[in-house]
Amino acid sequence: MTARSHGQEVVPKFRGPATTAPLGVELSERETPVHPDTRRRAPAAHVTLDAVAREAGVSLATASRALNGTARVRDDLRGRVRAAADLLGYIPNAHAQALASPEGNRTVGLICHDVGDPYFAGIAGGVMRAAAEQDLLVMLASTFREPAREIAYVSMLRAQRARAILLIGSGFQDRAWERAMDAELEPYVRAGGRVAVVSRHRSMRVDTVQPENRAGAAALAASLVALGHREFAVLSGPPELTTVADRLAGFREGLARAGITLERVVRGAFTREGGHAAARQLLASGGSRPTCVFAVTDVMAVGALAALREAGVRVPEDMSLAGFDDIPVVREVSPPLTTVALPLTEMGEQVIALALRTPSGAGRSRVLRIEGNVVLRGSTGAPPGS
Amino acid sequence: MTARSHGQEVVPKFRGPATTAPLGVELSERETPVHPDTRRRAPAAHVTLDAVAREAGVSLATASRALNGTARVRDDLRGRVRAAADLLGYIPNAHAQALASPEGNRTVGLICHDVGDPYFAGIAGGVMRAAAEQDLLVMLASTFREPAREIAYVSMLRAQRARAILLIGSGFQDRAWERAMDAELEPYVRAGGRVAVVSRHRSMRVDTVQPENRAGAAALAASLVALGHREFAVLSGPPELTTVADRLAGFREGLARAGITLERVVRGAFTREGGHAAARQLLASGGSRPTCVFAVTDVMAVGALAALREAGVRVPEDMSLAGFDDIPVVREVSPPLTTVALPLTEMGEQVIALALRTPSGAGRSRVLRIEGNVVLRGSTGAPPGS
DNA sequence: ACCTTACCAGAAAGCGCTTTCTGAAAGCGC
DNA sequence: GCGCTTTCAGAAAGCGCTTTCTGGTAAGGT
Repeated sequence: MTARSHGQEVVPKFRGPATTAPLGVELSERETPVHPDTRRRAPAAHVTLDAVAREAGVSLATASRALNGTARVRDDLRGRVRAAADLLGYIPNAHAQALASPEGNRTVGLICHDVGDPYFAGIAGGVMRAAAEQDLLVMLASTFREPAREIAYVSMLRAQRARAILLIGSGFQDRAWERAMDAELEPYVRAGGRVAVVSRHRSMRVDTVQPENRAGAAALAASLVALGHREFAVLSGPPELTTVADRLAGFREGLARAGITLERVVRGAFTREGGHAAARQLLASGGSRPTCVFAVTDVMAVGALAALREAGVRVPEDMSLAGFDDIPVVREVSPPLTTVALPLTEMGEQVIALALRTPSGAGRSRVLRIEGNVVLRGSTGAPPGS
Repeated sequence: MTARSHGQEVVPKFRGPATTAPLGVELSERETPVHPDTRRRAPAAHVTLDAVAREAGVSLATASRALNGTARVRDDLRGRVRAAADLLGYIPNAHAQALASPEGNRTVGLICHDVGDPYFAGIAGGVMRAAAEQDLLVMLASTFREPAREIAYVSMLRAQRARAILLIGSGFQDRAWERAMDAELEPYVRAGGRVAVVSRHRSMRVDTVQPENRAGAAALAASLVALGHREFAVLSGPPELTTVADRLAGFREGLARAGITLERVVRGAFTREGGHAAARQLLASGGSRPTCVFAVTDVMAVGALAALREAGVRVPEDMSLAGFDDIPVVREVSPPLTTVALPLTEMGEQVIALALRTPSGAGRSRVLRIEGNVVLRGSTGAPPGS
């Protein structure tokens, strides 16, 4: 046997070309030396509580009580059990515990569209931090914006008997999917499951962390008007999402208070590229050019900023640009983007706190309204001709 | 009872002030109407397979086989079982399944420092996508860079009997913690557990996805030299991390090939702020100013770019700046950053694939080397006086 | 000294499922 | 038509743990 051979092979499947150039990948093998003093015991599949009890010379029940502190156990016995447990390297089987105990397990489920999106990453960070403090494990599910996957995940999380299911982000355009989701969630909630959502208007009443999209956008509009702008355009997302609808409506409202009508709304996907494309479309369309553009999310605004730069439009000299959310990247671009700041981390902490407080089905659900703050940065200024 | 009251109260605890300004938060309640046609059955704690079997008039065993397709079941019986299952809204108990079946459960554990960091988010995205394809649930653990938490998570994931444990990112400076980690991991691996890591040099031999930090940094150095630079500085991270050490060594190596000695190395934390502080420190220190700066990660480079701008240093006219990793934000800043691109998503996909292939303890571990590509962007140019 | 009370260890009954094992019924060749 | 294999449903044995329930022993009251 050529066990020592340092075989090398090119990895067979490598999905998709690299972002910028083909990249080499190389696979090599190496032997695993067995650490001498770790060879204490035969590596039985898993050390069970039974083995620990036997080693300590006590009963299964006593071992369980000693390890969990569920009931008084004589000190010497407890000592023996503890010693046996770490001699054997005992790790309890969470599945068995979950099955045997009415307490269930210590996990929560978090469903979002894409962990890669900074908006979700921010909220997820808050959830993770809060979960860590309570010794909860988070099962993360990325739907990649496919409704079917979202529903599948709810049912997987139900199967896992997660303590709570958290949904982050706007629902889907398709009402049919929303209905299917409700059908999936409803029995869960009725059976005592906890559900909480961020920014999602649902037919089912569940605990909600709801950014004040409308008020935030209205306040932003007011600030923009105060800078002297009169001609606006909005880079909008899928109009069926309440987040989009609310921000758009709020912006309109804010303008209306100043007697201004919103001239143009361009629709785009909810991504950087969507914002980029929408901005290009706006520039390509004829008519008088707006002096100020509001993109309904920062992610879109970042794309729009790139598009404006590519088109030679200076921000804010030729055109002002504002977003919504205050994701970290907006401070790094130049000019930094004016936006409506949402406390993403706190929202994450709040949504899990909300979910864990009491069962969702307890007759009433809570709505935690989060106010956004207009943050004026370099991307907005006085309109060109002033 | 004033069940209809729309009680409002300010949420009691709200950790930390908002990022930019105090924000109002408002809590309100609302009643949950019971949807009429969903009231089919009493919401027993959970529908069990036993109930399904009884409803279908078959035995437990048959119900199990019918639902899982583990063995042939007469068509009519299978039909009855399926019908009963979704009439009752049966969801299998994953814990019971995991306990009863040698297959174990369908979850993997992913441990990283911080989901909020774009580098991790990128890799995590790849892991999530691959996991989704295989119907695996990912248990995400953020250590927030606390070694104790990392070890605690390994043991939680062991308890959950995760199919694999994935560790992303460099290990800790403190050798004692590394040893503790190994002690935690070792019995797991010996018991057939699968472990794979990204970018982590460990005493224990586990499957590894290893970016070619050294070669990448050397190639970057060569490109920079080719632009005409002769005086360099490096914004480095904690030197105990192999990632840092390798990139630094590689960069030195690349320079050495051109007969250039690295003038200055400034150490900073592995964050945006670390990069910012390191850049300030570099500017503050006397002596001749380097014409080109390499930050060992893009996150640090982004911070450095901000610091340079604040100090009135033009990039790349006065000073060139380059990073490593190619996280999304480096394309959005201006000028966009030159960097060594790593295929983060693919790395995530590969690490989970590696872990799932065969048990880690099978005598040999594999190392998948990932080559980075130098991507020249606007942040680098010819040195000032040329 | 006798009986009650308190304390605590062990036996055993599940938790909800998978999977052998057993056996009944049906299909086949002779 | 008889024994053979084949097909497939049901009984039952766990998986590893928690948690009653039971019972033995020591302490306290009279």
